[in-house]
Amino acid sequence: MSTTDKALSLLALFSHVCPEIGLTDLSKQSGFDKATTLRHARALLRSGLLEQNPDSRRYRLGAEILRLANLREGMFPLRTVAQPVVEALAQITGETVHFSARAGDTLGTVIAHTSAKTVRIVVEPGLLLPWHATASGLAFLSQLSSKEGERLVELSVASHPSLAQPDASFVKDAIQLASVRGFAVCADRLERGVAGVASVVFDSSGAPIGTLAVALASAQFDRFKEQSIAEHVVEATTDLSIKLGASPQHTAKRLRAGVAV
Amino acid sequence: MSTTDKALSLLALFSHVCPEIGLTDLSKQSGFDKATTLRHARALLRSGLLEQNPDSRRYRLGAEILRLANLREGMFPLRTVAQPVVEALAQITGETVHFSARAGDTLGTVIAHTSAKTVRIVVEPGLLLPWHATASGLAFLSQLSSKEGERLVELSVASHPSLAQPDASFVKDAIQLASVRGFAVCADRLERGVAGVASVVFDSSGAPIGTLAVALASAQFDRFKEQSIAEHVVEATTDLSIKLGASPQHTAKRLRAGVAV
DNA sequence: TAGTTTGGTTCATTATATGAATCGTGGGTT
DNA sequence: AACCCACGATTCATATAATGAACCAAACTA
Repeated sequence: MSTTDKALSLLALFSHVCPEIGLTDLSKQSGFDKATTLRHARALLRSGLLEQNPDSRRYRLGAEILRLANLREGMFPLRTVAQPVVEALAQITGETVHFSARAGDTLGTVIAHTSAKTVRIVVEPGLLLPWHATASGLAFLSQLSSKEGERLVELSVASHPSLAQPDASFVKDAIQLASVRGFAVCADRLERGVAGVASVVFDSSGAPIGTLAVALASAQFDRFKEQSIAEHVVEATTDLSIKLGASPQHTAKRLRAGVAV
Repeated sequence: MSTTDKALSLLALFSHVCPEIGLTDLSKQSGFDKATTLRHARALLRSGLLEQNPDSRRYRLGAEILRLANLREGMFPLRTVAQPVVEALAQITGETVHFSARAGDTLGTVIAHTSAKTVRIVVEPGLLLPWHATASGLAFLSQLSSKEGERLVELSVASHPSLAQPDASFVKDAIQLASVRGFAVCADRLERGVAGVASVVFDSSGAPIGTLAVALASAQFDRFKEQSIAEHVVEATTDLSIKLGASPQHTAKRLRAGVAV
């Protein structure tokens, strides 16, 4: 693990429940020495990736991130293109829909549209999804080599110690099923009571870049609903992939068996 | 300069004219050895801040940036709040308007709204603004200690070797004038033919966080226009600062003399 | 006012970053 | 089709930077 990796790992500590973190907490949560943490934080401060609340001196994500996001969106308008697709899928299914993208060794939610139902699943944008315990993660894994998939699952299991360890075969079976059906299903794993259906989005070079997922209360989830939601999810991912420049044939081939299994 | 600083400095090489960069170019532009550059790039790859075009193997800004941007926007909705203010200012003035935020030692454009005029100034979001050669930079400097201002100007001059060096007194005088008037004006510095009028935005703790600026063709710029645009810019920055939670009195005091000088 | 927590600093120790030389390969040219 | 060149990527001895236990000052708490 390089020095830069350590410094950048501080960024992963911020979340919607923890948007501002002091030096001591930063040090405790990251496991680094306080002096080391300070130096890392200062490097991130200099680059603008973090900034410091002038009152509390606590750290928060910096404005440079917004600039970089604009820059990226200008050249590769992932957000802009995915937003309407997410909304359309939310409209059709009436459930919470989120679009997540792979970033390095993690899968992070980029867009989330919460349903208006009484029992609603709230997905905060910016949420990191474990590879082995979400429909999105499992769907994505089905498009990777088993070697890389195993590496990611290992990382994911290690960084989510609170989750029940998956049976040796669960992940393998889920991936196998997903690669046959073109979508993955996952219920009561990351959180009890939540079920998800997800399928993979490809970019213009045919590489998997993210997932579209529908999340709903598992109490309201059954085989009939699975069937109908999966159809819409697969359709939406195909649509989004094509809008991102992927070839329709390729996308169809990757998600080949469709929902008719 | 720490290792992390070096690695993160690679991010600053990306721009709207250069959205994808290969290893060799990355190495040349950063001045690091190719092997070193590769290791830095790989660290950024692991964190998701960069990603690699699977076809060309060139590097581009990664999807993690979008996730972090959402996270930040959720806790401190700078973009969301500033967007309508930028648009209102663009509407009133009929000129190009941009909102830029300080990030570490740089000033970067977060939102840009291009005018619909025949002679239009196009500001790309993500553009880095030199402190010493833009209205935004000079306005912001007028709210910093002279020690910090000098440090930033030095950095800025060093990283924009193509710009004409400012006279010893130009920056000092411009800052002095800006601190009296509450807005800064800068014409034909960063680019010949472009004039700008900018004023500073404050956050809820009273610290300066960015600037609103109007950019127009310097050929269409005169003292009368300066007066009318400055009034609108100052009004817009006050409005935005208050929407961000700044106290009206404080903001007014900081921009005290208003436009009536 | 005494105690406790927080952000921040120091310096000897140790681990990591660095870059010249090198390799393999895919794209472009003749 | 054969060539070359430029590019991405790797190696390993060397040099440089990261590390953390102890320490300090200031702000908050009781």
